[in-house]
Amino acid sequence: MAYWLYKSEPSVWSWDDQVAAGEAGTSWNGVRNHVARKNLEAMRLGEQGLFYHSNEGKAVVGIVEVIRTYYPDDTDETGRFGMVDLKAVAGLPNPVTLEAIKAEPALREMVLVNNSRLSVQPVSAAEWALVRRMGGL
DNA sequence: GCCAACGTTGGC
DNA sequence: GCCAACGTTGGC
Repeated sequence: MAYWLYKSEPSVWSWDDQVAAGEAGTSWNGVRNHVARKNLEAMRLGEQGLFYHSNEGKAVVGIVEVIRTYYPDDTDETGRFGMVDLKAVAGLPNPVTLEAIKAEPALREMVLVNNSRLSVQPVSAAEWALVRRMGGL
């Protein structure tokens, strides 16, 4: 069971939008980076991840779950990239800010800290448990 | 709004 | 196949 982190600019697609999408969820399209693509491809049904607001908010705000595994991204004309479907599972009672993550020594190795530009990232089991706890779940 | 980091493109 | 130039992302 792997864990993930998905970045989204709230002005484009926010946690509220994700919640509003309900059980049907949404396709996580638009990834155009091969490392992120590889991560999408590795995802298995039911795997969960952190939903992070970039630029505005800069915080982990919720938990999402993979409800459909990797398939072609219909917004990609080159046919090289794919996507998964995600649904919202739970919002964090206390959003975990980037500042708080950087201040936590146990999270020093998070990809979010070291490669902030990667839009779909792996998260270790320890990081997952800690961020959830910091978020109040 | 700036700029560092990173990815991609295209000329050679 | 290298690398300079350019575009984009995202934190500050």
